[in-house]
Amino acid sequence: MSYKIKSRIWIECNEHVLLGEGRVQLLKAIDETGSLSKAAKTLNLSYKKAWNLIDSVNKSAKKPVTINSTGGKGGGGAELTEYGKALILVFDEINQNCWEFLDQQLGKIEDL
Amino acid sequence: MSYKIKSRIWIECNEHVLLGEGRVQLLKAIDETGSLSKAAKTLNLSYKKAWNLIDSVNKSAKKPVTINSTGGKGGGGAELTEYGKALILVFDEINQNCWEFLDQQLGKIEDL
DNA sequence: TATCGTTATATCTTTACAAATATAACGATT
DNA sequence: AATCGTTATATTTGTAAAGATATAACGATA
Repeated sequence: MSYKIKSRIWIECNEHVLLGEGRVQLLKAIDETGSLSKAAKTLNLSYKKAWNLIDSVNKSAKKPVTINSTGGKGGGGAELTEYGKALILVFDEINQNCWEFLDQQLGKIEDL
Repeated sequence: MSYKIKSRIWIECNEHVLLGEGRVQLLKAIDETGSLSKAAKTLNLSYKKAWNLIDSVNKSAKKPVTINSTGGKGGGGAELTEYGKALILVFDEINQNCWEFLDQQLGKIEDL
């Protein structure tokens, strides 16, 4: 069996984590469901954890990533800003590029 | 303050972790001290944890990474094999290349 | 065969983090 | 003003990882 190089990347701002793979996944689920609680449910994580993540995302980012509304029709909801949508697209792109880059480097290990 | 992209890479073999930053640091300390217990002490981690790490490294690698000797003059010791030395060199090289690659990608986020 | 400092291993304790639970606040709609 | 499903928040409980402690095994040396 041969070696594999794995990686995790994340974006920080002011020493605080803004985006990682888990947060991106959560943002995508919010985009699909229109609600933080539904997004948490589909990802099988507690509402509290999901809320903490989104709170941290919005506190770390330079511009709002989600708009959360409380009360009103349907009880409220959450949706991504245009900035948020752009962020997850770029994150995925960089992450994929990183994987491809690391795959290229794999030979250096197997040839030892 | 501006964004930063951070990363962790690690090498796996058969779904088991072979090398990560912590393990590389430990291997370097073994190389410098000639002993697993001394290496653990300098890195401020318990001997048990250090031993578990090295055990996992050697079980995951295709060829031995350290030679551990018990008993004898000085009580024994641990040293890196040539393969182990080569591995940590290559790991550091790939890791640094990855950082540089990610730094190049940073503009895509800042320009949003 | 007694000594030494190391590797090897088991067991218990503590602690930090995740999970579960409960409840308050919100505001458009009726 | 009563209702609804959501966001927001505090408090408690459970669990797994980390840490501490203890001890066995090892083998060259003297």
